[in-house]
Amino acid sequence: MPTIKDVARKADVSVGTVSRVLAKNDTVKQPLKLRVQAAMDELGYKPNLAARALRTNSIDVIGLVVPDITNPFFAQLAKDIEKEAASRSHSVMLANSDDDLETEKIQITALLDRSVRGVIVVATSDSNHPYEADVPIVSLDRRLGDHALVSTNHFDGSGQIADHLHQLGHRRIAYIAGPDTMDVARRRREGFVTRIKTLSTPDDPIELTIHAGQFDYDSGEEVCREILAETADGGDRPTAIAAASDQQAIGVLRAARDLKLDVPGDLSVTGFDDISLAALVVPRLTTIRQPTAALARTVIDRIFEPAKAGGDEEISGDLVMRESTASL
Amino acid sequence: MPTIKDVARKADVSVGTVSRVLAKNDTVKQPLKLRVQAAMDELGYKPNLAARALRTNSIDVIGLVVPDITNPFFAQLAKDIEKEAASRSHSVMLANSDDDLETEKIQITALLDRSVRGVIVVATSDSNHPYEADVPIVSLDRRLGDHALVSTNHFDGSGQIADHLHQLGHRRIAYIAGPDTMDVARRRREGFVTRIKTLSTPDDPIELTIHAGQFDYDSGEEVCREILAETADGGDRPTAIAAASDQQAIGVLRAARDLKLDVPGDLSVTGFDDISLAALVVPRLTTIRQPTAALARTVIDRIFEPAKAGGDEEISGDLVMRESTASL
DNA sequence: CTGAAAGCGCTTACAG
DNA sequence: CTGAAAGCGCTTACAG
Repeated sequence: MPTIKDVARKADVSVGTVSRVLAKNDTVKQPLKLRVQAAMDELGYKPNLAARALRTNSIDVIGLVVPDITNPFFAQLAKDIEKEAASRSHSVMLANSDDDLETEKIQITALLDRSVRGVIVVATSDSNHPYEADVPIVSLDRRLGDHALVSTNHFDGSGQIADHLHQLGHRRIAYIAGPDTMDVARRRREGFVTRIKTLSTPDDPIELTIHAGQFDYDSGEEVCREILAETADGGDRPTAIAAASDQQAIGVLRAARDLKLDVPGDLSVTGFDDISLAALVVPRLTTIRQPTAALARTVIDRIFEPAKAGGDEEISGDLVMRESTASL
Repeated sequence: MPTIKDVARKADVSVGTVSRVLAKNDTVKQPLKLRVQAAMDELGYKPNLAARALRTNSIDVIGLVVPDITNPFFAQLAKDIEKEAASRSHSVMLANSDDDLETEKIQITALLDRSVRGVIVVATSDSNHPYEADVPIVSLDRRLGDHALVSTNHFDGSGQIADHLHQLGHRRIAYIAGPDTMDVARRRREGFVTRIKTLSTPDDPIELTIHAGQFDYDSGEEVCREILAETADGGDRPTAIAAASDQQAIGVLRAARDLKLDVPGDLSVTGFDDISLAALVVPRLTTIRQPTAALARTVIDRIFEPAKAGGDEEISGDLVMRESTASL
């Protein structure tokens, strides 16, 4: 591997000059610059990034820690972040925390030790430990300690779902919430409830029931069965079930099928997230698409310009209307 | 940040000695070693990895490039690789090639420029460009150029499926293949066909038809419709359809449902891969689980001990029997 | 505008 | 077994 020294010798200049053209420092005059570039091309010179890192105390790498990369939402986020980082010629170092606080800590520390440019973390559910570092640490989707959070506007997204169901004529609606310990779950529930309250009038009231659940598939199925069992005899079965996550919604779909309820004929169902599975199930799921590309762009901006960073930032998702909802 | 110099001063030894205890070089005598360790603890010393990298010309990082991290199989692979790397205190740098040859090249080169310890690549479909580097490059799942390949034993896996269907009594079987341009697809098809040929006897013959398709969901649905349309009138409809991928198989499930065929009552269906979706569809899919953890371990071994590496290595998957297959 | 030189924080022959 | 010193390949004040 040729070094900067070889290039300098070949171009008959000092290493400082070579370094300056490398840094796109336009203090180097045209003829010299050309000579240096020719020498670099000829030798196939590539800067040694470790040496540069040692000098500048920073490398063109961004750390990303997620609870579990096999979660489709996090995978999509990782992909968008990698693309965004690449467009600024940075690489990304990936780490899984397995949703474990201790592992998360180890991973973040390891990343920091490598003097990355900054680290993005989707925190474990119960994470609240703040980290100190001389590079930006920003939380994504789920807050880490007291670090600024970039996330989807869950409140607004749920509101969009409420609007959608209301427009379709639904007036008896069940909402399956996520775990109350999670901020995301609370925001989604609050957004839904708030919007429904606004839409409900004495003349045209909406009956809303809230049901506690987990974010996963099985929980959706189970809670749906409970809801339908309670209302099996009467005609007071909800005409729509809004789930706090796509996985729950898919569980609902499954329960409905087992109970011979047609979706959306007998029951409208909505999710949240727009995981890839949402478009594959039968019927395809109406849901809120999380703006992963915008989230990625924003969070990377935070890394590069921490100064401009205000506090938290929420980005609205889009309603994706598919086949699991219909008008009454 | 304290440096090795600070530690040396505090412990009243030379920096060389500190470096030696850091390297777990047991030439340092006990009392000195203890003094040094105490000093490190007290100062909260952490080695500067960039400096180390500059000296040793290698960092504790492994590069991984996949076509698309949102593909659930690659995500699982990435997770297992990250875990395996972490157990050897290495981090992993992730890159997506978007299944694009040019992007793949850029990503691999970028990784190499960072003087990683080695790079693992799941090649783009039509990749055949070999790379030169002074660190190991090994291909995983899909071959890159002429680099050694670690992969699932697709031939054997398909054979297991064939055995399974045969044992259940199926004698009229349709196989939906993947694209013939892909090695994986060919291996799977060959494994299936070979095994069926062995099982088929003049007394107890098996009718096997092969149908060309893509690996994706839509292709499975489409090809299944064709198969069933061709045999709609006669009683010569296959009793089992083996798909070359889970996604295809899920497409098959969907087509079967639309055509009012009960799975597995009227038709047994099998996939390959065991993506997480396979256990979520109705009915849950019988398939071959790819041994991702073993693949990860093997491929990381190759990075660390390239000398021991022979040529390619194939690892067998396991048959996962679920609800989409039944005896006739 | 360019060169000479110091120095980033380590590792590792080389002495002793 | 330990220390003194060179050097990895860069960047960046400091002169001129």
